[in-house]
Amino acid sequence: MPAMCGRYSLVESGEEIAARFLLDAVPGALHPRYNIAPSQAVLIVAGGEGRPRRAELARWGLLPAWAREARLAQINARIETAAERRMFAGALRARRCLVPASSFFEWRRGPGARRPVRFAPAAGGLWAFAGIWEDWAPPGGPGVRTCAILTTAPNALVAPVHDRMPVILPPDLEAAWMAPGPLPADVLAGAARPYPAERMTLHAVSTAVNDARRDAPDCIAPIS
DNA sequence: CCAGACGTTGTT
DNA sequence: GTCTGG
DNA sequence: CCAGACGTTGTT
DNA sequence: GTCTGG
Repeated sequence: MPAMCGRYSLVESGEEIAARFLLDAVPGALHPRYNIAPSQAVLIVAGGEGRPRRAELARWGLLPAWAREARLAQINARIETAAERRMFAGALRARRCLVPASSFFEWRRGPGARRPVRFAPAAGGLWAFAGIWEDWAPPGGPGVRTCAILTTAPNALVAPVHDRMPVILPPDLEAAWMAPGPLPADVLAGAARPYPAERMTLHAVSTAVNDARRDAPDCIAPIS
C-alpha cells in the first residue's frame, strides 16, 4: 500500500505560478519539473499576511538549525504529530510555507515490480502542499534553506495505493497556513483533512519516473 | 543532573 | 540489509 | 520515493 | 535547541 510524498512535479511556467500564488516574482530560470526528488532544490512560497510573499528555492529535506549531520534530513512530517516533534516544532510554529505542485507520484504494488501512478488536480492547475522550512549549515560550511512536506491520512482515491498523502491545502487555507505565529488549531485541523478525492485524478505513468535523474515529459504522461 | 536523541515511509 | 545520492 | 553503493590508508 | 531516558 504505498502512497507517498517522495516525488512530485511542477510543470507550469513562472508566470502561471506567480499568478496562481500572488507572487511579484519567482526565482529566475524556472523550468518545467516533471520529476522532483528529495535533496533537490524546490520552489517554496513563504511570507504573506502583512509580509510580502516570497518565492524561493529550498533543499527538499528539512534540517533543523541544530542538526549536526545532514543525514537527519526529513522530506516529510506527519501533521498529526509535527507540533510535538523536536525536529519540526520550531518550523511549524514559525516557518510554514506553500509548496507549489502540479501532481505527486506513488508506487503501487502489483504483479511483479512496483509501478508508479500520478495524482493530479481533476480541474488542472496547481496544488499548494503544506510545507515547513528552516535554514541549516554544516559545521563550518555554507548555509542552505531546507524544507519538508507535511503528510496526512489518504483520501478514498489514494488509500488503495498508499496509506499517506501530502497535505494539500484548500485555497481558503493557504493564506492562513502562511500567517506568522503559532498555527491556530482550526487551521491545523482543516489542513489535516484529506483533500477531497473527487477533486483528484489518478493515472499510471512510465517507470521512467523511477530514476530521479530523469526529468522529462514521459515521467508524467499517462500510460494504459 | 548528564547523555543522547531528535524522523518518515514501507516492509516483514 | 541499510545507507546515500538524486 | 527509487537506484545504487556498500572501503581503507595516505596524500593533497 | 530541547526533550527524553537513565
